[in-house]
Amino acid sequence: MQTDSRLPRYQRLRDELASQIADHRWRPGEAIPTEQELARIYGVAIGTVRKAVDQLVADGLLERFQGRGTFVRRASFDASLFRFFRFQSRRGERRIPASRILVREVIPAPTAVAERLQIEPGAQVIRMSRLRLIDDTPMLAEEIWLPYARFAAFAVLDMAAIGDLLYPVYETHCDQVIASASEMLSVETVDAAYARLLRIEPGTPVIVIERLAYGYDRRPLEWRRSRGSASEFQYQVEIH
Amino acid sequence: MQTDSRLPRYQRLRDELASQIADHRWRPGEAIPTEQELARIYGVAIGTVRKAVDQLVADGLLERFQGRGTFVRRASFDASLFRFFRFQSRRGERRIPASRILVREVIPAPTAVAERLQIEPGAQVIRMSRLRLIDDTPMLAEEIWLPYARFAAFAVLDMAAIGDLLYPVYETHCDQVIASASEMLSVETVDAAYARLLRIEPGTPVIVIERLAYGYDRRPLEWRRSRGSASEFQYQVEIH
DNA sequence: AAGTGGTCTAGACCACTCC
DNA sequence: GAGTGGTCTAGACCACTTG
Repeated sequence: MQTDSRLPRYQRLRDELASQIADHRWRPGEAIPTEQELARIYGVAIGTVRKAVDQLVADGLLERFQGRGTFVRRASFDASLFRFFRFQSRRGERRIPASRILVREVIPAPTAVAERLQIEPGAQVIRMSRLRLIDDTPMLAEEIWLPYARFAAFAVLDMAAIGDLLYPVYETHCDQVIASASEMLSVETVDAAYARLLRIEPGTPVIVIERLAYGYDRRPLEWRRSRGSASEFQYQVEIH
Repeated sequence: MQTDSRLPRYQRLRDELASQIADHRWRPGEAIPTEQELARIYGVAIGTVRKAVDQLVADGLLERFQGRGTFVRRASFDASLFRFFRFQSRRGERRIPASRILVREVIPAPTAVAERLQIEPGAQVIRMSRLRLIDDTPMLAEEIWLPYARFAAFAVLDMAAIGDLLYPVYETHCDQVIASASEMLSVETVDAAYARLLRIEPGTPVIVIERLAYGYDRRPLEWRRSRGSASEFQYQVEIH
């Protein structure tokens, strides 16, 4: 814990543990040392350890089980879907849409993309075009941008190895975990190209969802823009 | 703290304090007893008091200030607006829209309303129709439903005493505090009546926002449905 | 200077899990 | 029975606010 900048000990310990988790010192699902041990190792009282671990549990990095131990949380692939998937059919269905990647290329970042991903203008990015379907009917057309520096492994990944969900792939192959996101909704009339993809009439309204997704270090990791027929969908939000 | 059902003390203390806050034992903005005093009054250690208060702060019922004390959180009239106001103009403006109440009446609840507000079908409700304007231009047309049993005072309130924001009025005049909400977005083509209200062409797309708002006891307090021209607005969400 | 919440300690005992 | 996290205690000192 060299970061001795007069922060409270439990915060320094939390940061220390968080960075070790990020560095995969323990595998997901593996137990970290007991509170007793952590207290001894870092030379603090057990109550201080508990406060640090409390925060990491609240942040979703750790899981505690009385009598068993404290474990690095494994990415809950099921839960992570509906956490970020707020689009649903008018009849309330929220099935996992199938995914078809149409384009994957590495190009210099357009200025708008570089700005949102907070990278140098012109730095390399991965651009994808992707279609999401339910019962073979196109529901969403997505454009996705990733900073190449962090996602280089993704650019050469066998397309067949990429399933319907991207975030688990980011995690497994690129060590990049999506922690939060900000979405912006608006309505447009659809242009010819997207009308063809979505199999709707040009000029009909579509919902546009722009999502900027962040890692635990609060740096932007992915920018995507999804379009879907406005008449077909609902979008649900909880405000706390 | 008679609720001695083997719950941890800090939870019983939290519930005890929460119910006293709900009963207005202290006014909003007023300080509750110091941690020392609470520990003495309830016969627990100060660390236990801290844990109870921690949770109430996390729930937004209390606010702590080092060196000053712990205070019952006053409805932050400014913040509460943008907390629930996610609609914004295409240029990103989030000004407080002016409000004009067009209708206020007490009627038996339609079944759909009774269902959402979890009251008996046919029970009395307050129904309002309201227009929200920026620079005298209509932006949103709202229909609002309140259970009469809890909001009786609102039904007879002088219209001039109702400002641009309703939630502070609910709080001041009806002792009802909005704690959270669930919103559902969809897109419709506007009918003739709403087209006239919003001064747009019939048949153009409008965003429809249905909001069910809950109190701290998680019971539904208000249901509203807002419509605004789809071309004019954006809607922003943070996902954590 | 007195009083507040914020941090931290060094223990104790309990509830639970696993062998 | 040994080991884990969960609760709780009874203090100490610090940082900050207020008179």
